[in-house]
Amino acid sequence: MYTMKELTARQIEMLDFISDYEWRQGFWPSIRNIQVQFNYKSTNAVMGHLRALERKGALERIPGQARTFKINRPDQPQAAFEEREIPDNASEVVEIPVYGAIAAGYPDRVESSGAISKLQVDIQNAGFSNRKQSFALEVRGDSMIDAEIYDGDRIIIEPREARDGDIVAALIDGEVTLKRLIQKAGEHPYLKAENKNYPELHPLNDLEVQGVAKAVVRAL
Amino acid sequence: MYTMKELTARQIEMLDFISDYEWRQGFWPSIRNIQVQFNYKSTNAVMGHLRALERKGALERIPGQARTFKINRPDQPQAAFEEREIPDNASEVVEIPVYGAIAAGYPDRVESSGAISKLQVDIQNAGFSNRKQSFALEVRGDSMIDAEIYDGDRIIIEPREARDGDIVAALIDGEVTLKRLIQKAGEHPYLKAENKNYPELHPLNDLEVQGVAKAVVRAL
DNA sequence: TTTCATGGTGTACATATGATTAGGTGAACA
DNA sequence: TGTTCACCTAATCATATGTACACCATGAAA
Repeated sequence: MYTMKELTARQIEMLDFISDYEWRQGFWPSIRNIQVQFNYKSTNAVMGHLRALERKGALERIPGQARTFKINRPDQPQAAFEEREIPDNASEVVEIPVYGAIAAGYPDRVESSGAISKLQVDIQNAGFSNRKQSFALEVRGDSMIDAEIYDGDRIIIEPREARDGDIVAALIDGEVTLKRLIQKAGEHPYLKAENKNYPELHPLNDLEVQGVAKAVVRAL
Repeated sequence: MYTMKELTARQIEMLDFISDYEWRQGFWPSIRNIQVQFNYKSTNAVMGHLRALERKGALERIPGQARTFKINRPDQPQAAFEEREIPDNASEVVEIPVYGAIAAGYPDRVESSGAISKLQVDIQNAGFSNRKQSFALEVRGDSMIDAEIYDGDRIIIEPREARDGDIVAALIDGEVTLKRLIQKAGEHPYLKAENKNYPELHPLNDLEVQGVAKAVVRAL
């Protein structure tokens, strides 16, 4: 599953076991847990592979601290889903905190407005930089229905730079809204609803993108 | 956020810190990590609260093992989203492995068919029972478009008993498919597509529900 | 009053766990 | 042939970490 070709088969096997262990148990394995799994007679066999994996950037740990792993996945192993061999222990993990609601209709104050910005600061300050710090917001309103985003859906936002055409959570003149970003070269960027009954939103002053919508989640 | 009213304010605070720490850091805190957070002069202050939280069923741990927490959330704290005060450190975590593809058209063999059942066995055997063992499957076909489930969407499946009207991943006569389950009292259950161009599916022999679809995820 | 749960401080202990050093084997390679 | 490297055994060490015991204070319940 890890196509990092610089890793050896054994290293991949160990990396898989570690993340699989975390998935099954909810916490990371100890060195000796790994040792047992691979029937090693010495913990040093594990240490060697862990050092190699760290050197190659496949994982990080906190020196001296127990069970403090951090897996670095080669950014979106989901590519070419059909072409990829689906392994027995495939496990692609998503972790999303739900923070509040965002208006997909006309711009409106976020519910519990203080929370969002505050949480995003927390996210920036969060210990590890590599952890995907996406979060979810509940959608209010119908201005995105042509993009099949409905009232009550939850959108997963990844805080990052937006490109033209991205659906973004944006602060426009101090109000938070979910819209498609139109950012043509040499022109002022603006926001566009995916519903012809809504007009384009041209910012009077600020247009601050909080993050890019990556996915919609709708409960059944 | 935790409405377990039997917990004291301090215990809730600690529970929140623990899960928030796991969210931010990617691994669980040690007793002394918690001690520092609360400015305790003794680790035993933490131990007391942890004991209380364990006794009340709010969390579990592995005795003697470092950083091995397991939070027991009071099943769906998401109820009454509007009425609930959204706290500063709200964080509702979902973890979903993606296993393979399922046909939403006519019943077809699952891609990499061995994997699904095998993985589900693995899931059953997984260490902790309380961990939400949901998984995701990619949808193929258009038989559920009236339920707004499109080709390429991913559905989150929770392995559990299905009720009438649930959208389920089911084995019907040995083939896996995604359909709505119709199970009227006294009648044979069958599967119904959400697209009038598809007929109802009445099982000849087996109808085994693998899990209930809880949500749709669509990448943007 | 007594009892009990809550919420602590302080000290000490046992061990789970990460880390180190020394050495061994076999395959690849120039 | 010697060198390197992935891979492993063995024994040991240092400490991070869970746990226990003694003790104190407060407030609610029996």
